Amino acid sequence: MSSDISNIAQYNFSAVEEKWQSRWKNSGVFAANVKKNKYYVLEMFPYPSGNIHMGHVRNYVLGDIVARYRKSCGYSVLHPFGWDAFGLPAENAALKNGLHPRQWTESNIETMKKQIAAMGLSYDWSRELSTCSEQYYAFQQKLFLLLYKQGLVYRKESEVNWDPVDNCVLANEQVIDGRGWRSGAVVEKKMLSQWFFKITDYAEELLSGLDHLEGWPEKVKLMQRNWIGRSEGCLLSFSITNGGTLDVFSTRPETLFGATFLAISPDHPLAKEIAATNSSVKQFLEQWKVGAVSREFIETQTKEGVDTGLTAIHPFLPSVCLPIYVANFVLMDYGTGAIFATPAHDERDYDFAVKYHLPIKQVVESDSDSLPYTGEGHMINSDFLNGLTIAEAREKAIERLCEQGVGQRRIFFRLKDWGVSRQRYWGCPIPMVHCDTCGIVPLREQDLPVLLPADPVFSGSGNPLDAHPTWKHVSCPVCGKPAVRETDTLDTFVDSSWYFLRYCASDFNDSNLLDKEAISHWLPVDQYVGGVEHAILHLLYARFFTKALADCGLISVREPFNNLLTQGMVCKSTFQTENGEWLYPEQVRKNSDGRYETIDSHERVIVGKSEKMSKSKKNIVSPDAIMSEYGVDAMRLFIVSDSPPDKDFQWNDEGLEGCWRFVNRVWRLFKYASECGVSANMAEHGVDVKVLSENLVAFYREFQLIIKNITAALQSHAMNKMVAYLRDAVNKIYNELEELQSQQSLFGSVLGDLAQLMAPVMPHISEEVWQLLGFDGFVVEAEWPKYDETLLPQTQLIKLPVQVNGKLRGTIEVDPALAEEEIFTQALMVPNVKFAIGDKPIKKRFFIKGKVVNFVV
RNA sequence: GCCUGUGUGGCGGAAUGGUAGACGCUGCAGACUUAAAAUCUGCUGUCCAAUUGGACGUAGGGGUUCGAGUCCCUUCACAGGCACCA
Repeated sequence: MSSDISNIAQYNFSAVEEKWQSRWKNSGVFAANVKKNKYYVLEMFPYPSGNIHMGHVRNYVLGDIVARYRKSCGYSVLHPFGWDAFGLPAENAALKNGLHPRQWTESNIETMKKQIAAMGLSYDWSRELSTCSEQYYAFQQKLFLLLYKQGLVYRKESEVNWDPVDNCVLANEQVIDGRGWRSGAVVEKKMLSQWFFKITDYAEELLSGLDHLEGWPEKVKLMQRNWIGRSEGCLLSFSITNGGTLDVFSTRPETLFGATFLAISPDHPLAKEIAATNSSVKQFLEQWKVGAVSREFIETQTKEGVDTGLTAIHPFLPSVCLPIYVANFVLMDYGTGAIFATPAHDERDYDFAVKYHLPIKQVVESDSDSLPYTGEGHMINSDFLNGLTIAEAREKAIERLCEQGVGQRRIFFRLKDWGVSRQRYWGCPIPMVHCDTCGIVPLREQDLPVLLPADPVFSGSGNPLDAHPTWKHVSCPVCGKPAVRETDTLDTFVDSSWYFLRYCASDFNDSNLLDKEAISHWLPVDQYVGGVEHAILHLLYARFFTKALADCGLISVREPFNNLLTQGMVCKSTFQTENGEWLYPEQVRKNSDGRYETIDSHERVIVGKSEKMSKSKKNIVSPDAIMSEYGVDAMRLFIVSDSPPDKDFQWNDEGLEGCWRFVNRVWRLFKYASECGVSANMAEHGVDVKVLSENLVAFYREFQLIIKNITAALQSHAMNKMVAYLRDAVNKIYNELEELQSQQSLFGSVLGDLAQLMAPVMPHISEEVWQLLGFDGFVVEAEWPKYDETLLPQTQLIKLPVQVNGKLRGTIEVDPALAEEEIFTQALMVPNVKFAIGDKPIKKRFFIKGKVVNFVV
């Protein structure tokens, strides 16, 4: 029979989705097995905030496409999922609703898990983890102690933003205009003893390791390089005129002859020392303390300082004494917190010198007169360095300083140690004890785990762990006397620094959560997918953890993520009233004159540019709503179809409609074919090109090219191109529909390939049509289609553009094996080419094989 | 301020230095239908000829090349990262 393709009933996505999701689940097809040819696909795990959003959808769909494609290619795939479940929002919710953070978190996980399960993602759910589970954080405490033994954990006084009303430490992001985000109190700078990880021990390796991460975007590597901020230079020691020395770091020791003053940070110990006897310095430091709290304040600061009255001796010019200033632009946490200033060749030094009327001495020759000059040149006014280039002079200056015993080569990093203490309840307790007799001591293995008390009280001020009546009181693991627990918990970035190791464990209930053998099998992660907002901190911390745990002997890899795909944001246009109030799309309509207005009050509406979806801007689209209206496959298709994964994605409802139309177009095609009697059996006979019409041969060749293109697009994560080629394939089949009916083995074979090609992005409908035509097993387990290289269009007659003076004048169709001379002859016969050349002589002619013919006249 | 990207139709976006605009959206037309929707089939960068064709065209200006969206220089715009880093 031959039914009418346009009469086929609409695709019933909900029945099909339910069917295949339950079959996948029951068959355990996505369980990861330790076999040769492993492939580890990982998406950054989410914080369980309550609902998944389109950003999650994009992230997980991208990862799922990779996982499913690799599985089809015969890899043994590990594709796990979990929850980054500790964190502040749970505590805020507790404060607001009186819910326990665990209750809030777990109910969010439940909701989100349903949403994620509905997306048909190929996760091995048996490995699901949650960082707030006792099992997970108990093991994290072991890791903490391990790092402690390795000397990578220490305690140090460090400056924090302190909210005096809420009695808590605030992150920089929580300080707004110098005030606490919740209390509104003026935030103070306060010294607090905090736990740190010695990430700086790995600064060099974290930096050099980037060179070998070929599968990472350059952008991310660069951001990490800048963050680590390595600078090579010279540490030199100045003698202070009336005793003592001052250490200064410089990357430009060759400009030392141009130094006209020294400057130290207001936080430098020497500044404090001087303030004791010098009232103007004291006053300056007090001003600095108050002002320095707000980040905005620091950034808009002009350069200010005060003369300490002290001077230091110039290392090369013993008779010259340089004044020492306290200056607000010198940072205590970089280098030594002190500099020598060369105003002629440094902008900051220059500004400062101009303001305080300090001398400016040029030591590098420049073409223009304008100072400061920071370019290349030869040294002047510099005694033994005169005439040398900057690089030569630098070497010589350092050599001389070393000889004099006042200098040494040094490398400084911008990277600071990682402060992990948080004065919060909802995090992993730090397994340490404060004992009056023994000091701060680690808990013993048998004292672990330190579990969070189940009954915290959230008063809105201070740390509930500290305020808890009994929890913190323990006996000292060393002397047994009464002692108190550390009440800080770990930064949640610690939780996410090793979760990818945890997934590897073969027995997920094992008490030894890091299964060394399994880890060495699965790691490194072959493809990591996530938002670019984690390009620096999370990825750096995870790399640090991997290296540190390798040095503890726990694992054998030193880099966790082989390939990294950073996806862009999901954006949508916004609507605002003229006074800036955000509007939902439902509140807005388009007028007959093309302008937008609000539906109820007819106010003028400003259509804003496309911005990242956010609740506050009222431009979010709910994945649930999309899935129930168009089904998962249409949503999955759309979220990867329009933009390359690393670019921002512009949401538009029409595009989604288009994807839904495409899903139905595919459905009709398969349904129609099946009604025409096409089946897998026929496909098995293979395609015999010899019996096909010229037209179908051409079609089949083009189809081979499409398989090739789709495969290449998948491998380079160009999902938008993959979708374009899929559509192209379907269009081409529709074009040949009539003829294909009479060539059922070709038809069946092509449709079988198509079902497989669609499967990574639209898994449900692909399984359904695969089964509909009678193919065996799951499409996700079928071997990825191969294309016939000998049939690619390039090997047959090809179209060749013919240019005259580089301008296209026609095309010829030739056998690519044809001799050059013959091709020129044919090209010259094209009427337009003849016309364009006219009677002018041909000066030169080009034939680029397989590309182009060009005549120059 | 510094660093890094990006800039292509009405829109999202394709194009190993070799036919610019694949694929989709929007729009227009035709077929089917009593009609609409859906579906199927065309067309859809601008301008001129109005069929064959021609001119212009990848943010602006310049250059290299037989040939440039692609490489180089320069200006501009936007985005992201860092932000007194010695």
